[in-house]
Amino acid sequence: MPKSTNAGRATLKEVAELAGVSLMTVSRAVRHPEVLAETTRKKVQAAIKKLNYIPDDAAGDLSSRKSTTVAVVIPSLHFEGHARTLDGLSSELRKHGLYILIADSFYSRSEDAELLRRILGRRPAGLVLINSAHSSEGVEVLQSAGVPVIETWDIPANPLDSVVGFSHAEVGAALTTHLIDQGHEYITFLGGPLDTDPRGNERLAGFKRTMTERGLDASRVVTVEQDHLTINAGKIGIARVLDRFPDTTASICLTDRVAMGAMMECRRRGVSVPDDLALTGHGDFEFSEHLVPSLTTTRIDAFGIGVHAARILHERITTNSMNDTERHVDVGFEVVVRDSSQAMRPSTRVKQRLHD
Amino acid sequence: MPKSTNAGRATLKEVAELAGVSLMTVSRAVRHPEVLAETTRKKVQAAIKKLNYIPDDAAGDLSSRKSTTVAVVIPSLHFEGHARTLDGLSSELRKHGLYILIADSFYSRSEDAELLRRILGRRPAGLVLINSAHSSEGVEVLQSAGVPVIETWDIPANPLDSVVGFSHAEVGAALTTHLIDQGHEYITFLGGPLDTDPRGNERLAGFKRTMTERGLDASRVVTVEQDHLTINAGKIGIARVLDRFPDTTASICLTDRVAMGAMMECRRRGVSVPDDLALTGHGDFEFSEHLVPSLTTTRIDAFGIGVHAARILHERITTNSMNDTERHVDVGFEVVVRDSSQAMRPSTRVKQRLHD
DNA sequence: CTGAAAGCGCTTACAG
DNA sequence: CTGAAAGCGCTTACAG
Repeated sequence: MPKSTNAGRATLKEVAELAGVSLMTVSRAVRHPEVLAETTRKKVQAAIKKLNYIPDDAAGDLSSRKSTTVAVVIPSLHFEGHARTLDGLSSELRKHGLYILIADSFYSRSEDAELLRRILGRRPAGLVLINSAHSSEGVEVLQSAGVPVIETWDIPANPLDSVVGFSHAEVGAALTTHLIDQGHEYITFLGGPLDTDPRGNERLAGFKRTMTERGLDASRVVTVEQDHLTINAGKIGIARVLDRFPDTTASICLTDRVAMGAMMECRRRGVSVPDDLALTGHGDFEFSEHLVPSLTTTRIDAFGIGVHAARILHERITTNSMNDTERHVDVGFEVVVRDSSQAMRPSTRVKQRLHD
Repeated sequence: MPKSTNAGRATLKEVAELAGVSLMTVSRAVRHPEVLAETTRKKVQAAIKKLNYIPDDAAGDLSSRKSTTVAVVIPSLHFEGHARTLDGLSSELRKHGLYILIADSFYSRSEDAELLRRILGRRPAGLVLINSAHSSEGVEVLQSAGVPVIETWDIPANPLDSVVGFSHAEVGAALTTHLIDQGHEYITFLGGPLDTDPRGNERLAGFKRTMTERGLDASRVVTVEQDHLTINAGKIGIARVLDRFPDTTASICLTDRVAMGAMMECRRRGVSVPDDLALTGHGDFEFSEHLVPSLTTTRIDAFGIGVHAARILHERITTNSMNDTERHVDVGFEVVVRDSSQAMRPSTRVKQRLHD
């Protein structure tokens, strides 16, 4: 039996033969044992056990024209929030007998349509997108997918279909407001490459909008070219902030990783956080509350995003309706104020500025 | 077309009809276009494009008796090393057109056989286990799975099949040796619940063995009851270490998370690391090198474990042989010495002890 | 309560 | 270079 994946695996037919019943009866013994006569059921179950029979779900799906698989498109698991969403998704989906198929990262934008096609070749019952930036060809593929598509971790301006996320612009605005309320005026935004990160850009937009509304200088922005926003990017970035905007009293870091790097670099340079420089992050990573000083950040219910997405998916798959299920869920976020952004002490530096 | 997952999706047959050829010709156009006459090929490709045809891989698998799916059994993605292994696995498997099916965490040990059976129902070409602790029933299921099984992140005493991992006992021994070589004698091991973590136990065993070999007290062990070894567990744990073994000059923490918690708690208490207390972790998390002081730890090539496992799997699937492929790979680890365990200064405390 | 027929979407192996 | 037949492992829908 070379090449056969089914090597050694018992089939419905073999069980039926051993038990001396028809295929249908075995099928029923597996799925609706209660409809069988007890004697029959026992006979069949014994055969199943003896042969170690495990039904082939893919064959079942094909035959019954349904799908027990959900595809998750995720760029990488480098970000712990995304991993937690996957956990949430998985823990909820398994209740409904749905499996998760991973369609990982797009290395290049141009590849994404091809990868989406490949994953659709598995006939998933639905698609969950963790990162929703797609080429126009990718969008086309998704739109003609014929199955529910759920975008997460964002509230896109033009949703493809269902959405479970939060507003990144609001995140940027909320952190900025918090810092301004703490008495800061010279706030610098520390981010990554603007062209490849729509969500980071949204947070930046929230920062700019708020600064402008409050009559402050919204142009204080520093970026680090690294694609992955690592802790190291934060170290480099904060050095640049201190260099280009030495009067900065608070810096909004794109993520907690970046903020941690910034904090460590500050320590090395003898810049005191938050007295000399207040810092905020985004994402509430596990380490954030444990840093000294603990990090002010925004908390997202990452696991909940997964659970929510799973529920919407299940609802839409079973009812197969485009009806008024809550198809757009804003899970919101929470600003977690910690020591890294405590109210400034009334130092001379600040006072001077207030009278500039 | 209610309930049909295939809603709207074109099928081989429809393409064939539109193109005016047989099913086989369409099948060839998809898989071996080069064997077709150019006119035919173009005609078919036009039809494929027009109908937006995407072949159903599951049907193809069924028909050709092969599998393009690999199941990954992973407890949760809470540990970044495991997530990186998944990334490595995925990036390598996709080269061979293999998809990853996630079989997540066993909530209870008793469930594991059932979950393994369920995942085998998808007829995966192979199984990758990230966490290899299984009930005896689970082991039975795996042994009769009929497909390659790869255990990772460990070198079990009784491997089920293939293995890609490293020795946790050696990790424990290496860190202990390092600390002893730095002049430490009063070393305390800080770990988690011993009964649910075989790997942690192995590291502990390595610690004990080494301490004993060097004529030191191997009984200095403190545990925290938490199941998940969080940063917080480290905080609690180090307090306990300081309380129960106040003469400790170095502590081996089960993971980098635990070590980070320990470090933060030390800072809070005014215990200087490494001067008053040296600290080591395990896993080389992203934050570890950025802590102040930077954390001594062991580095594992997590991504590489995934790549390796994928290669073995692919090799075994395609050759379908149990031959002398390297079926047991020890990827080793590296002790990364950083500031948290620098050589002790010749303080009086130590000298006194040396003459105890 | 149980079964024989037809078919899910595709591929293998064989013809021509 | 192209096609008709049989079948992968299962389920649906219909009989009895």
